[in-house]
Amino acid sequence: MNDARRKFKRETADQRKEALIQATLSLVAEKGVRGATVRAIAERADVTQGLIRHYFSTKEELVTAAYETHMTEMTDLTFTIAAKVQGTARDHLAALVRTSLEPPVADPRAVALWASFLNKVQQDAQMKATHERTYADFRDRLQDLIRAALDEAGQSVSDTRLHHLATACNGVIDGLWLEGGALPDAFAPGELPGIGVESVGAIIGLDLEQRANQP
Amino acid sequence: MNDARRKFKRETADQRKEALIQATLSLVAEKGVRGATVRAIAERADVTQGLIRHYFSTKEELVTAAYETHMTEMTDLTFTIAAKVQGTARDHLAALVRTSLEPPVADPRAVALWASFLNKVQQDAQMKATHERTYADFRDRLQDLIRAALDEAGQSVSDTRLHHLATACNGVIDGLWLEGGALPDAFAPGELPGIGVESVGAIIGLDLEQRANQP
DNA sequence: TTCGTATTTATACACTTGCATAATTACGAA
DNA sequence: TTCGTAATTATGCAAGTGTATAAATACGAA
Repeated sequence: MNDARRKFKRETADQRKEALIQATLSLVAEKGVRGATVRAIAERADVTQGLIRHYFSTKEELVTAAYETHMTEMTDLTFTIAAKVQGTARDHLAALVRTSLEPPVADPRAVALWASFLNKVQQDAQMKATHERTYADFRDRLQDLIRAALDEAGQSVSDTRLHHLATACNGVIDGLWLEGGALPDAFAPGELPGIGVESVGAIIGLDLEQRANQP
Repeated sequence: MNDARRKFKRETADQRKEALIQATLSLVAEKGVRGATVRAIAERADVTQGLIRHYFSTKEELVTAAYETHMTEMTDLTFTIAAKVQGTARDHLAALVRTSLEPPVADPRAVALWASFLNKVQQDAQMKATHERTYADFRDRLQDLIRAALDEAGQSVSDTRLHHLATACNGVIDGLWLEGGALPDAFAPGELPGIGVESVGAIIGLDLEQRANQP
């Protein structure tokens, strides 16, 4: 008769929230937002479903928090990796493009998440704001790198032209990122970053593929 | 007391199936596959839910049929529009790129559908096959146009190189298509086709933006 | 060690979901 | 016109959904 009650451990609020968010992200990537049910999330986080209510007053709130976490992590990851590269401005630009199109940034799971969230992003104001913020962040950074690389090559361009170049390069990078994550088998290893560097270089009129000297 | 039974009209099987499929697609675009419930689909098609069972033995079957219809329509649409252009091989290539990145092909709804279906496409064998077939169709066609344009310009390339160029251009086009549909406000009208033509031209080494003479 | 309380589990509820089945009705064939 | 039957509606059901609330327990403070 002793239907032993489940044992549990008390965690800090941050740890539990993080665990619930990660469980949510993995389920959203697999089955979409509606497929990530409260019960499934609780199970994956190894917790009973009532606990979710204790940390997030609603499923909507959990999903929004998960999206925010994911987007921030992605942006940070990209910039962190790319920032490690030493060299000329041209090298920096090439590195950002490469980083954006290689694992762990370019990754089927990340694209699956992007796709799963798209509906909600288009309808929920808060998620839309998060999306636009991270998008603008990336694009401004890219624009700065393009300007620096062109300066370095002795080329000056108007602000209008620079804006156009950044939009074009950003579109190509994001597009290839999506494409690579959606069809990982359509490209040979390393092919996607190569296409990205080639395309971005062609658009702005610099050869990004030739590396500067490195010791 | 006379809870008048709902009046109805008998339609042909094809008409009803088509109506149900269109209702399904519009709901999937808005709310994802799980959000497109049998009851919501029936309501949008102005029919009671039991009827769906009469034409499709399961919701899965309806969703699969809807996906197939959508993908086929998209491919046909793209090729049909692009094929109307007269001119040189270079013009044909430019037209395909432009068509792919303009309405009605490039369109937020189409991208929303793509995103909503992504999960299922990756998991369901039949949908995966449909996806790969339409993808390969487009890419082969693109490759032929690239070869013709290069021939015309007196340039010959190896098969390996041609394959790489087609992959790169296809990635850029699909990527920009996704990007444009996901962020319709990020680009000025006509900007996206311009970026596409510019990028594809840069990748293959031809200026696609200069039109051949047209009467 | 005891005790208080925030954390966690357990249970329940109202509603939605896909699917099944019985009851009606429109419409072509005779 | 009548009549048969396929098309359509109406109703029901078991499983799954998000959320609410009460009961139990781990663990730091005293």
